[in-house]
Amino acid sequence: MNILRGHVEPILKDALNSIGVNDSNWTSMLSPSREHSQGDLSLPCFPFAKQLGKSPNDIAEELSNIIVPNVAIGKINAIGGYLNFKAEPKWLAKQLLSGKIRVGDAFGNKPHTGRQILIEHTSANPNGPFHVGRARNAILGDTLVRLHRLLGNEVRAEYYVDDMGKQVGVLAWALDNLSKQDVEDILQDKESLSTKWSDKADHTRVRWYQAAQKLRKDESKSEKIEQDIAKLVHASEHGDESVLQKFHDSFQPVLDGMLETLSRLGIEFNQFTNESMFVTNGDVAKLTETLSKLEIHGVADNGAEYLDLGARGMKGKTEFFFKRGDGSSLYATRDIAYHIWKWKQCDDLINILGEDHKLQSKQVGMTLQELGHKVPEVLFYSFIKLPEGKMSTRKGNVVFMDDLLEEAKEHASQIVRELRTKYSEQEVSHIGESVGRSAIRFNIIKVSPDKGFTFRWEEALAFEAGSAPFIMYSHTRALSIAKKCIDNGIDVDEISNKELDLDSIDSELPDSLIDLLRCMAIQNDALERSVMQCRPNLFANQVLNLATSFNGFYRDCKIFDDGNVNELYLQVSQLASQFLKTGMEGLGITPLERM
RNA sequence: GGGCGUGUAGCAUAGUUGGAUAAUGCGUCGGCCUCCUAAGCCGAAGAUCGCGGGUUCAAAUCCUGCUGCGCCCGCCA
Repeated sequence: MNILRGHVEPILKDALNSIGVNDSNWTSMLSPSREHSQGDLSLPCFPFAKQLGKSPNDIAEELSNIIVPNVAIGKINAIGGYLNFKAEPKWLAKQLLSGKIRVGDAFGNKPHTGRQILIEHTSANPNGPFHVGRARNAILGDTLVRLHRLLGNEVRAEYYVDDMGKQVGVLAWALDNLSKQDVEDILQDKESLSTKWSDKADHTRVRWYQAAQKLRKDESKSEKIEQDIAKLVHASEHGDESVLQKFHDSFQPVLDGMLETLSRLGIEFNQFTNESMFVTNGDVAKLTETLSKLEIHGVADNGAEYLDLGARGMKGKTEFFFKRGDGSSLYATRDIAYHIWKWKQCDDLINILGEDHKLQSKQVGMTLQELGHKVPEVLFYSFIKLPEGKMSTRKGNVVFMDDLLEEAKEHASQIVRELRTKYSEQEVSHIGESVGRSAIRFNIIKVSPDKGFTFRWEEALAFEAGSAPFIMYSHTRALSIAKKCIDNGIDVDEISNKELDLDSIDSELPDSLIDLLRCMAIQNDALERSVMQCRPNLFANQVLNLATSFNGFYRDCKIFDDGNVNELYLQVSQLASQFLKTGMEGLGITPLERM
């Protein structure tokens, strides 16, 4: 609890000095209390024991006797070698209700930190529909974008489009050379296209891609096809405008389909950058020239060039090739050019990548360093697999995001229909869509990115405690209270803005109200930590805790009772709904009026 | 073989810079709707934090060995 820290540190410093502790190592030891019931900030006194020749218990006890609580500190106690500080509830309430603690707003007016962050995420090759395996990147990336914005950073979300090379080459070749009938004949043993998505180009065109991939494995035909594709790829890598245009026309409808899916998940981009740009504008040529002059540069027998990163401490495979024998560039080379370009446009650079890109990313980072550039921050995530094993389009072992979204919406709508029989079908649909989308996102962000993730339908569609709908539900409860007050002729806005004299309240505040205050007071701490550590799950956890605290408050603190409004409770409830709302925006969960 | 990551109740996970009685959800068992939305709340049972060693006043957390799982080790992307 950082807002309390400022009030504790000065007096703690004096107290420690007076008993003979003069260094300042203790500031990092003062940390959020593990035992919530004991305090908000705690200082373990064990390290002082040897220095002072007293038991940790006695030291904590002594300190608690010396320190005189101030307005912010409610209670000080010494237990088991810990010195605990508890924020004074009414002080906490005043801080929060006076608006001194920024609630945060991901999309509206908020203080700017002035930092420009460029986050590149998703960047999936545009050759087929978005499946759940790819979704972890997009959802983590977009959540990070939102969290940075909530913190006040200026963020550009960027999609790097692979518009050249083999994958698009295959797609372009197939569209040029295969008829619809050819494709269906080739794929006759495969499941046919779901009629539901027959108008979506990512679903339709991927069949051409799959058909071509199958033909390429057929030995009688593959040689000619490989030659044709190689010709296209080669041309694209040398910046051939007409081939690049052909590629563009092939993949753009697919990309549009994928973006439609992403948009449904609440994911949008500020900019799309084509990989080919760095070939056509000469950046790659300049780069390879520079790399060729580096000290750690080497040349293979056939003229291919590499850097020996082993000379800079790289373990394992140390040769990093940036130029082929035929002189053309490689994906990683273009990625380096892309990074140099990106660095000119931001203060911080973050990439979201699958764990399979770790080596590649390390090579790019070390090369950037060798060239005197900064190394980007990278968030790696482990793959999503299905209970049946690895996700594979080839084996038909995939879950398409479009299908998951539909399923989640239908499932949510069904629940609404059962629970709220009076809602119109239009409202049911709106709630279903919002709940489905939010639940899918939350299901993925709440777990740590570096842990493996197994996609299970039951879990994706579980809308109970620990899910997005649970958070959404708490939020609508708060709105529904406010609505009830308004319906009873109470001016909620006026009460919300009123300055209450909390000191005139004689009684203690209820525990669950205090819990809620404490939870709100650490919201920004959690946000900062989540952003700093590049781990959205930390903030997801905070918002979940906030919703739980709100439910406790809701249970114990009656706001509108017997025609009377408890003004403090109403203010707290209104504030909590703001905290919940901005927290949800940060996570990409859609706040609803009612559900 | 080498490199990187990971292993926490039946299942899925959280756990801050090492710090108190390891937290949450699902599932199981038992309660709560004449009371602002029960997608909720309260309670119970359930853990050798993969295994061994080490560092430390203190280890799920740091170091080391072993082991299971994942990813990578292309002049592919």
